[in-house]
Amino acid sequence: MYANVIIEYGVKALNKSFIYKIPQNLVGIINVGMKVYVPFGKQEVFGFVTEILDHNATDYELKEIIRVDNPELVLNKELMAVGKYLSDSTLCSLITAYQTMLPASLKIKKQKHNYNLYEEYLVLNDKTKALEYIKNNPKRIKQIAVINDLLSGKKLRKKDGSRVVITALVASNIVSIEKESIYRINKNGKNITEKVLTKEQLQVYNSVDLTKYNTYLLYGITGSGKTEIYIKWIKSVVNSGRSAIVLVPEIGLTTQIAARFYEAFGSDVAIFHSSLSEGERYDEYLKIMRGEVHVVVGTRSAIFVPLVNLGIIIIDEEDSSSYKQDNNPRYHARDIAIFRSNYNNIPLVLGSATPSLESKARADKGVYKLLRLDKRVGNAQLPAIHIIDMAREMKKRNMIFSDALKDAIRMCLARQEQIILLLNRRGFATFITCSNCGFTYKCPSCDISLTYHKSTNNLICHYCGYQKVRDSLCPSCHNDALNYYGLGTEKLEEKIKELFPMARVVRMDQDTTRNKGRHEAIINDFKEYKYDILLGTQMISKGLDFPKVSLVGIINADTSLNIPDYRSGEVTFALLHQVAGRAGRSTIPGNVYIQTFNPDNYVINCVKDNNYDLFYLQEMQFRKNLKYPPYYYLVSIKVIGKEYNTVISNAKKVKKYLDDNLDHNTIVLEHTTAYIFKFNNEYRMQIIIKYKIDKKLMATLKDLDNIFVKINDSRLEIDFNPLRI
DNA sequence: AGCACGCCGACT
DNA sequence: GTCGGCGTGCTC
Repeated sequence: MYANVIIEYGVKALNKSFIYKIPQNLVGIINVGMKVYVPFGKQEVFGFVTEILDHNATDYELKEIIRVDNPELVLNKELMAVGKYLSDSTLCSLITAYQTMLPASLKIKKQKHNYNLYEEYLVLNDKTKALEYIKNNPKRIKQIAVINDLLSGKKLRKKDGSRVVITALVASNIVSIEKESIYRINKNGKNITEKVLTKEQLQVYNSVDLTKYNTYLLYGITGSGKTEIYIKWIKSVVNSGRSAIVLVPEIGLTTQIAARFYEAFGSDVAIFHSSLSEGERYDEYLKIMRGEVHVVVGTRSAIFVPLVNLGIIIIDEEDSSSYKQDNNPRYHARDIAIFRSNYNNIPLVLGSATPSLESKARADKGVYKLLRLDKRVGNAQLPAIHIIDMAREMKKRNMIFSDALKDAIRMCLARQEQIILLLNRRGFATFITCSNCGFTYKCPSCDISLTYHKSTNNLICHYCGYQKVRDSLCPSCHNDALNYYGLGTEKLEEKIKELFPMARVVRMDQDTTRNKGRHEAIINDFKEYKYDILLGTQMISKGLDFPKVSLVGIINADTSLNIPDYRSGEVTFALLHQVAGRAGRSTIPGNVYIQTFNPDNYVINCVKDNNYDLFYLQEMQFRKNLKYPPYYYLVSIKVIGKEYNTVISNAKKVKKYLDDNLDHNTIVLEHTTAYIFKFNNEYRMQIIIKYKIDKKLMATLKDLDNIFVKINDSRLEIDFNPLRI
């Protein structure tokens, strides 16, 4: 028997399979999807078996597979197909695709680390021998106590006993140590709670056919109780012996939603999110492979979990950009979900209060089925939203807080209700300039202005993480004339403490949540009313449910609106609408103040009227006029290299190649500087392709990619359906 | 990716 | 003479 094997190195030259002979003793053991160790040239490397062959079709001598690396790890047939799809649709090598699908601890690589966690227990070797031992050694009181405990059926952990006693018993061959595999995360099966669905929720519940493939878009306003419907679907799926995947966005939400799922499904849940340790991740993966759980809740990469017998896939907050991976392979979890749903012939539900334009458009065309939830649960009303023209406030010298927002905060504090303030920019000051010579701090490798962080007294590049200590004098003209401009969350916090000295304030952004568990701690503390005001970046915008919050203030609605990108309107609408939705989620009516320099902008006004449908119509018109998604598909090709001129000339070559080879209806734009045009000392040029249907597209891009391997000094990055151009 | 081979320039 | 720079080609 023979096997096709793909090798661990994710380079283009090795993106093909190699044939090996399966040694006699491994015939029948080696199977597709297994990890093997093989000789390769003068080296020995790891690989995955992609195919079993019954004869050698080549005319040369084949080498033999050395061994199976980890018999427990088998990519099943479905996941092999998923990997192939991932590789084909993002143009990454097959091995990169498979590696992406596995947690780091199970990826193939040289260094070995055993992630299995054990608990060691004492076990009696032989009852009669033990009794005899007691009789013969009456003075060994401690040892006898241990034996008696074991005889009465108690479970004793090695680490709980005295070391001397245990070694003596082991040496006398009376007890031995047994390892039992344990999991790092253990949730015991609590009472399975179920909330009663409203009439509207029940109707949505019944609209999904659990017996076959279909993609549903669940458009439910904030606070309409989507999670409870998810739980009911999953319950039905699990009761029929099948399993479910629930995807949640990267930010913070995971633990809150996971808690609700633990409540509903107890130990039948495994969780996957970025703040798990590698060991925890490994354990959760093992639970799934061993078929011990039926529900997986996790972020983007959880779409690859090896659950068998899938019954439903749910993507919550489907418009979140965290579902798209922003490095190679640039896949979107939604696409993988569609593939897996199709493969298993099961429903996929995409839920959101602000669906992406693509999904909403597909629902309108009938490609997805649209489900709507238009009412908040209970008596909760949508908040009243007030727009504040900051240009007018500036004339009153109100730089950060408008009078109206200040008053609202004061009143809210007096009523002992809670406040959320959004400012989508971290740090203290966003740029530092010398008023004497005009010098501005910029990142030496990315060419963007550095942000001053007061807490660490550092200047930091928000792209590459470059840091430098703050100077007291201008490094250029040596005068004491450095000025700090631009508002960040750090400065906002300081300002609030100044204006409302009695208020208890907590800040949540990347800087305050860096340590494990901080995120949850802040959310829990705020929920328990240990703080009056929660301020932070967009990580406070989604999914959080605080009944006491009656006021939301958006300090500057324009930060994301002004980003020069075709999706900035969509992203801003979603952000503002979602954060507004944090107010008034229970009986207290909510108020939202939006401070902006663009009070007449349609995005801002649609947020004010809580009108997603109107926003959608206007945004679609704009997309249509400018030939953007969902009317056209986009591909972004970046040419990246150290030499500015070579990058430009290579970009021109790429453009020409595409013009020559793509369909005539496809639009290839001239190269432009990428959004981040210099990063880590490399220059980045971008070429955008717009197309509706182009049968030559994939083949052309694949060829282009291969040709470019040979062009020196530049590399290519191809991004299908980029979220930002 | 990693390793060997080979062709060239510059040293004890 | 030979050491080491890197460009090229190959790996079942």
